Amino acid sequence: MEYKAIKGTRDFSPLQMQKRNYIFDTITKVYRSHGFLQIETPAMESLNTLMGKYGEEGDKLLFKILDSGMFLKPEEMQEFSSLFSDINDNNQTISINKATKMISEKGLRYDLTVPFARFVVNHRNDIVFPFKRFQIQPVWRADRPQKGRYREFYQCDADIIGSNSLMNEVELLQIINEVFSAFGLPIVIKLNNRKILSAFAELLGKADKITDLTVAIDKLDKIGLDNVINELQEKGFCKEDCEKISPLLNVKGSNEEKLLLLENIIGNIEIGRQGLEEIKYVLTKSNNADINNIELDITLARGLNYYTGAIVEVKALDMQMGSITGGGRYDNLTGIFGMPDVSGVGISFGADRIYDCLEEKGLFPKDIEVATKVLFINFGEKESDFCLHLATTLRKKGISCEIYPESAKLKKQMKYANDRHFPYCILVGEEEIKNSACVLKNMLTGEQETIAFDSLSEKLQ
RNA sequence: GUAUCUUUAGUUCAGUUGGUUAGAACGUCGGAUUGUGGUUCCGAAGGUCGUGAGUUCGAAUCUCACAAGGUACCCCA
Repeated sequence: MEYKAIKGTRDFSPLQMQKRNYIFDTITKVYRSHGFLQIETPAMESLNTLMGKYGEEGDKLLFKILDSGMFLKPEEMQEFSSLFSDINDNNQTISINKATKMISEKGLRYDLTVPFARFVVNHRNDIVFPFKRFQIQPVWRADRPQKGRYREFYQCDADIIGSNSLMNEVELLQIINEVFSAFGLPIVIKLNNRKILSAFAELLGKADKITDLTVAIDKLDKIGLDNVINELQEKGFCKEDCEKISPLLNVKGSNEEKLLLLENIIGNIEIGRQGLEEIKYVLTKSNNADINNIELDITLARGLNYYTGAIVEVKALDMQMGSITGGGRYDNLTGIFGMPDVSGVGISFGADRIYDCLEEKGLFPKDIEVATKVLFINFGEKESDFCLHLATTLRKKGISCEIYPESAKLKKQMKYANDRHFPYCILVGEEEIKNSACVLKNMLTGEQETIAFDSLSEKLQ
């Protein structure tokens, strides 16, 4: 095959689309029921908007778009090529960045949150705050694909911006549970707070190294405590530091027990105290709202460094799958676009990973492959003309139907009905027209009965 | 950027120390059955063995290079 979808991207068949739409529709329905309003933003954004928001690694993973219809002037051309000769020297990254800037000013969006922040800043005068928006669109990352990881995938975001209230966190947790219970997928919600992680850094007197600290801690369940400590030491944390925090990382038990321990260690650091209060509030309110699958996980860090408060991740139980939903609070994301002091909190469902989970567990609804309810068998011109009217009547009643376009052999038409998973076939031949009736065949049971035209739509409701 | 595996029919795969005409299952198409599909039976079509070079009398099989795809790191959600 010479022509195929490029690495990390996929075509979606009709059946796959029905399954995907089931996911999107379920999430959309829950979002709407909580008063979120839908927006969309363009697939591409200015590199100014995208660069520097996701850390150094994120910049590398941005898909950049080559400028079209633009030509470099001769002197620029010279500079451009000289940048490539520099690439062999030490300042590689700088040269590549410069060269990129000369020929590319746009990129594909990397997530939905940063474009949303730009959206909020651009439309601040038209937006009613607190603004609850949802957005379901693809994002692109130039990552090496592997299991549960694609170069083009959909995120389903919901954010509340312009409100500091922790009620928003609770609402998002509710949404998570509503969505996954609709899917029938058992999950655990992992909750943490960036302020607690900041307190760790402060406890060690190394507030500036918070990123190194969180990146290392995040790996705990993957590489184990010893390796985390090794990594920390490589990043410049000393042995005493590690000894101070290792009991924190090792903590097991109920949320209450963890909180108690945290209280003792970081309770007298201002930012730690704040973090603990926030977590307690969210846990208590969630409990009142019958959310009881939250696990306080102080090793949860999350890579994106714009988070400042609550951070949350969802894992499917008993599955080898990365997190299927993530989110958190960011106090100043719009600040980078010139609109400071607006706090937001949001979550994002990873539709493609959820798809993989539902597929693996066989949780898609049984009738998902039913696209159209009725097929009219075509017996010839006179008969199909007649079916045209019947079909219009059924569609007006909200019953989807189609007429087989040719008067092919019955076997062929029935096979089509079967392959396309029509639940019903209607046969209208000469005899039936004469009697103002038709044969309705149930394709699941194989049973068929003769029904008057008048009572057809009622029967199919 | 690092490591590792894979590539044979539309799909999933088999293919012996290198030996004649490269096989199976499923799918597709036709027939058994011209007003009845999903079961069954019969038949057919479908392959530059990823690409290129090398070794050999002879390569799907051995060697090398390249390409594409997967998986695990790094990283990320």
